[in-house]
Amino acid sequence: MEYNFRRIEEKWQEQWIKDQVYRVNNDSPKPKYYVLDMFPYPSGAGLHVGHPLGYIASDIFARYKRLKGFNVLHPMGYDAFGLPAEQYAIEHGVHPAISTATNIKNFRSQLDRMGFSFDWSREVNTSYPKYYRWTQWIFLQLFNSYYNRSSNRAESIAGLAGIFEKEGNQNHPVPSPPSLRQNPSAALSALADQPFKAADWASFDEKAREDILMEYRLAYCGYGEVNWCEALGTVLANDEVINGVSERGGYPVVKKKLRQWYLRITEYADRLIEGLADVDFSESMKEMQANWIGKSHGAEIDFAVESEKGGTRTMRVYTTRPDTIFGVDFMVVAPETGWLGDIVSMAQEAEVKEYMEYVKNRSDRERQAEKKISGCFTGAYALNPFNGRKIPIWVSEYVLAGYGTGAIMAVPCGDERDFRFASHFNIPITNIIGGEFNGQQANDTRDAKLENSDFLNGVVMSAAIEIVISRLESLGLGKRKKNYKMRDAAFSRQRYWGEPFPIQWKSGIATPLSVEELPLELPHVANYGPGSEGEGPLAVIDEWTKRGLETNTMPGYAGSSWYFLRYMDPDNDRAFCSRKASDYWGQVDLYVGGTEHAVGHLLYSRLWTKVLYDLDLIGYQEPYKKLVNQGMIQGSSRFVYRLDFTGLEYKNNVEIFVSSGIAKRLMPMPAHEIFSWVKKQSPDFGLVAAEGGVAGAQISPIHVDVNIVDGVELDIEAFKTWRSGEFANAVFITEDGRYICGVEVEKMSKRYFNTVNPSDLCDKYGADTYRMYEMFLGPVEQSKPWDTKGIEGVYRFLKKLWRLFYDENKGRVWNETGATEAELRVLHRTIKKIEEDTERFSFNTGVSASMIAVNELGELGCHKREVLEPLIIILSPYIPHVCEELWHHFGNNSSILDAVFPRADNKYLIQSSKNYPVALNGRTRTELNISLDATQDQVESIVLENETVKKWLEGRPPKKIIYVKNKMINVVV
RNA sequence: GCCCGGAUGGCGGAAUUGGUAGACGCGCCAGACUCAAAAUCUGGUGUUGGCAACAACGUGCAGGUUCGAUUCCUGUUCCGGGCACCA
Repeated sequence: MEYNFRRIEEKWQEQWIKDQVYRVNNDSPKPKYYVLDMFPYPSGAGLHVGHPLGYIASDIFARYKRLKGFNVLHPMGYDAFGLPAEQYAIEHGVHPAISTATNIKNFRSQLDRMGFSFDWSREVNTSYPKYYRWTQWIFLQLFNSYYNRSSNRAESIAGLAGIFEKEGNQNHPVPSPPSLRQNPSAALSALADQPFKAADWASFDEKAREDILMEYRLAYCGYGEVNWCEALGTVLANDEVINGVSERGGYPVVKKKLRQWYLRITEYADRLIEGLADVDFSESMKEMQANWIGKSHGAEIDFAVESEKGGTRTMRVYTTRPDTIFGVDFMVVAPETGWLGDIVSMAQEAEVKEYMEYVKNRSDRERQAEKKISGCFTGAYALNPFNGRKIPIWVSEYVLAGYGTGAIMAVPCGDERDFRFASHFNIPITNIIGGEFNGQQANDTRDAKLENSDFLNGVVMSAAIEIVISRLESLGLGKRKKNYKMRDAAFSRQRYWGEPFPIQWKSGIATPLSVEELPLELPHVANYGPGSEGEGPLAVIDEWTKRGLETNTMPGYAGSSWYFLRYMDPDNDRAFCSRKASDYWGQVDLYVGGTEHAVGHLLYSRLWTKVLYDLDLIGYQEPYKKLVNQGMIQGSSRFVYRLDFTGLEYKNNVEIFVSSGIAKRLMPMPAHEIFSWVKKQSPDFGLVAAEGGVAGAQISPIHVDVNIVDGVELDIEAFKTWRSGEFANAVFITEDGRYICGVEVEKMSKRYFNTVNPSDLCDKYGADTYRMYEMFLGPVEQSKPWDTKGIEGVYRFLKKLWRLFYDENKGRVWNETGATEAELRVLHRTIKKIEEDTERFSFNTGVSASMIAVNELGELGCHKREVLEPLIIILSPYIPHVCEELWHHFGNNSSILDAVFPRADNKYLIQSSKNYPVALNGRTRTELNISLDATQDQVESIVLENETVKKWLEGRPPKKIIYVKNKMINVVV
């Protein structure tokens, strides 16, 4: 009886569905465990071998936990809204819902081949109204809440209106004054600095009150810049913009201000940082999130501005280093600064205008990454608040409007970027740190004693910070300030394929729909193009705009910010998730996904969870208890090398491909030599050089589909039929009859022809082999290139495992004979190793432990049920199909899923002696078998008797003998 | 530019807490079986020198700490991920 994976896998996949073995109850006496994969977007390209890496890891862990006696929730669903489906709709006229459904079907059939233990009865799809109804509902909770800084939690906006009625806003200042200052409404921008009283509130009309409340809501409407492409008449995503022009068509892209929705995530900045202490994420992940939030302490300082236009304007800067105030040699403001026009001098006007033109189509990232220093003087000056020194005000792209106050005080002796700017524009540098500054580069020390610093002379910088802040505060020139790099999250898109906002505009007031009106369904549109001013496709639907409905839609992360909750209670039509269900399942115990979500999805879903917690809708404020990041699987591309000659008289319509080794050899040769070399090859390809010889030769590497390459050897026949016979006339110059391809590691992508479809591998080797091989490649967290070749080794392992039970000729060989001590040692060592490896997500070493066990049992000729039955239980999370099959051969009637993970018995694990490596001066020279309970003296005498040791000592006495029990021995000479 | 990772044989990787570098698998080489091939099995395989015993070198690069460093520290190079509208 041979190992027939096809029969086994088909049979059990059917049986498992029939028996609903993966169905999970919200009610169980067992402890719960929640394993979640990051929400997949069902792309049209389907899955390649890089995608399931995390799913296999989480599936192994879910199955393992079930064997360990847990009630395991392991769901899967689709983050189905998104830009690609909309793009496809624009290009092909297919409704996104239809293309998405097709993609999902394809996706699902690929997943089904791999034997995952997903409870599909809990499947969710963010684009279904029954799902986004609750996304809209949660949005309304955000809309109807504000962050109460006194109680440090989200509370109802109605309550805030009540407070305003009684006491105005003096105890609840406007949360984000910088954004307010940029508000086009003058009345509102005044609010930034001036609190209002109860009487003021009573005097405001409804519109004014609503505008004020909007400044507090957790989901609010404001204005923000987007990438506007006039030629395409649409707003573009960042990755659709390349070097300032659109990816499609190469049209110019400029920034345009549009009305946008935002989530006030900045109010949660501190809690998002604090929460990191309670979750088990990698330190680097926590660091990335903390850096993104970018909390810093410093001061806001007001500088009076002196310009030839007069006026009494001040400019406010944020700095983390107020101690360097006397080293400020120039100021820089962001080009977006609204009041720039008020201060620019006549002489500088043209230059500033030209500079603004240049910055207009520069992205934030380009502006920060730019190595070339650019900027221009405004002709105006700021006055140092302490000594009135005149400081020139410059404008430069390296200062971003969104961070701090959008203006900085530049200290060239202490900041590298400021230093380079000053050097480039010949701005004189004031040295306030004496010998610590060498004039060649800035020094950002905090430990220097200040010089040239008025009342700070002689003070150590770190101490000066406090002195300056308190003086600023007492003089009313500035104040202590904590600042965050993070900005509020833009929460609207000018797109069709997203959740509609449950918002109706009535006389300029955003009014929420009632709960009964949810879901507000996406209307059908005739085409998916944008509105005339870039508002998004919903703006061209009359019935939609007639009702005053919001024409933006929500971004991709709306549905994915709370999906982990919906899986707990997927069919609930009275709540997004019942409190009972969310209390039972609690946090996600294990979350598996890529680091690319570090600061996007993870922060947003942490925010939503905190808000839901504040509003008492769920009982915990961190969604994911433990996070494991899977690495990327890179593609291993294959190349063929086409040899083209220029200056041929006759070509015979052939394309010549030379094997990789030959291509390398030919490349440095002159064209005529290559040509005569080729002519010498047999058969001659019928090339005739023009008079005077060939003019040139070029070797071009061409990506070839990795699926028609065996290792590095090209399947020539398959190549000739590839791409509908594009290379049917190809001829080949091979090496020993083999065409060897070039190899390069690149991103796995269709356009490099290096994608490998998991379904193909399942067909060829079976899902068990495929799953195990993905794990065997290396640590889950690490990125690594894919190489199909190695899968054979795992396939051999499965056949070897099978042969412990069944022999090709003899049939059944497993028996009920009692196991020997040696066999039990193998078993128990393996139980311990696989348990430890699985617990620490070291699946690759778990696989190799399985291989070692099967190799050893094979050598021992062990076919005993006493050993093999526990063995297949511990292997079943990795290779579920074959283990289930063998489990039933042993006469078990229930699924192996419900077996109990065996315990490793210490009796079989202890050793009495060890082969110690004996090193001389740290270099291992020999081995000695010594009892584990030997003392230092005993060891020393044994070691000194040893011939090898004697040889190395050459009669000298050892200086020292280091003996680390159960580790090693080192003789120091 | 900024933030976060990574680098070990021909290849993927192992070495869990500073203690035998290269487990396990691929590939390659040799052998068995076979008319032959595939499959399977057995043995070998870091590099250099040597018949061998053995020796020297060896974990991106340059230093340092230590009896001992792939592991810790400093600097540096290259590669990957993210940088706010891809998801």
